[in-house]
Amino acid sequence: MPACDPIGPAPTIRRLPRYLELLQIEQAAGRDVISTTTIAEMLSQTAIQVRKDLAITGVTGRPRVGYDIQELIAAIKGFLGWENVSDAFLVGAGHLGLALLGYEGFAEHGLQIVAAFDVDRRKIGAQHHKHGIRDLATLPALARRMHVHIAVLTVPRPVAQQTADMLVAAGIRAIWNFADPRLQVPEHVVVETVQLSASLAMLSSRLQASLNGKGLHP
Amino acid sequence: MPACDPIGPAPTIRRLPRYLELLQIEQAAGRDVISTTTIAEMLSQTAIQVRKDLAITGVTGRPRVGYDIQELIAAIKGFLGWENVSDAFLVGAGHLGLALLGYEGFAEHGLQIVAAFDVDRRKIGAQHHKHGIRDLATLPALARRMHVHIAVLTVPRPVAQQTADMLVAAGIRAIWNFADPRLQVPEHVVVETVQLSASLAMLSSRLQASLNGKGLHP
DNA sequence: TAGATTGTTAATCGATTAACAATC
DNA sequence: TAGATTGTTAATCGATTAACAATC
Repeated sequence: MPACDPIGPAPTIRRLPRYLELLQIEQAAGRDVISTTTIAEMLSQTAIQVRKDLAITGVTGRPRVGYDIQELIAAIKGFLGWENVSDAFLVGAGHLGLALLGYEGFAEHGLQIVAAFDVDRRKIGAQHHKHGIRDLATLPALARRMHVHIAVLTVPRPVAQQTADMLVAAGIRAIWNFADPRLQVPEHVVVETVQLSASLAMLSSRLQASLNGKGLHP
Repeated sequence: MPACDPIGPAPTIRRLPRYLELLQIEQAAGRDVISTTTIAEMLSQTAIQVRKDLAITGVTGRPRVGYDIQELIAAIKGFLGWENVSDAFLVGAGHLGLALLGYEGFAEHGLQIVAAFDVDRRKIGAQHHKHGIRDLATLPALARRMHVHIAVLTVPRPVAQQTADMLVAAGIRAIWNFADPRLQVPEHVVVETVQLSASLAMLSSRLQASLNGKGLHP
């Protein structure tokens, strides 16, 4: 039995937050329905792709009219599990960790960081963005007490695997991994890895192609 | 004439940094050659994919032996334009911007942030991670003087487009965009967008599938 | 030599795009 | 009604995987 049967194509799932955001803006502007043509135009995509993407939510539109915005918003939130904000732990209070701690926008995306942890005695106890940094050793007990099963992992790479092992042992079921792309976890745990270096590789290679192709000097 | 003729498949380019890192570790360990079988095993991929990926660098291996590590490292760096570190400007000294400013590892990935900018008078002049925050108005002159053509955009979303327009006018040719996925730029400018919400959508949806499928309680 | 490994060519797989009947 | 829009089914495109001859 595989850990996570994908409920839909990854590219589609990755586009859902953009649809959600647009729909919320349109709803706030007082609109009730919207067509895939309109959505596509606003997001610089094709209408066909929008329709295919929205289909995985199960919502059906009405020909000549479009989709009910409220219904779509509810369906996308439901699909992503963003109807209720989930509590999460931040593990690793370095530069990146504290930046994520300070970002208030995650609540819009179903995530609320409720506590931050580190092993560094100099950091433990300090306040950052309304959160006290706690001793990592206290995480397991707190995870069980607060029923938290999501962790944001922003520790240094050399300790990433051992920290992840500890999180899994503490009952964590999902790790948003900024620490190490090689992370290994048991089947029942979900890992989503963010690799900034991959994104940077895309930027660099295309910039180089652009500069070489057209020349830097006018 | 399209702006950036892709030099290779995006998935391949995104995997190159992982190969590069592994190769550098192996080189430091004193190895001279490596086979795709070995690489694949260490990165939990298939050997065939590794071979296909490495092929875009133009390096050829020797049957029964493998690839020359030093040659591969040079070829990947060359392909990505990471042989020499490129100077970059950080635009937007918020939480995320300062975190990126504090991260020392980008030099490994061909990027060096040499100055940081903001429009907020309370931030301008302050020191963060050895960098003074400068007035954004001074960017165009400095970009020309220092020949910088990469910007890391970490401003608030509402001002992202107008800031990008300004960067383009200042001669910036590549934008690493953390600010707004809808950014529009002229053809000769490369944009690479990092969308944390897309990654979060992957995590959430798979966690939900995992919890629903197998049950949270044992 | 024998056998592991490369590199190329073909097959498969999955996502995007196109075509078009159904429908309000 | 006419025509815009949906939703499904087919075609295309691109990446991954497989097969296999070449080679050191």
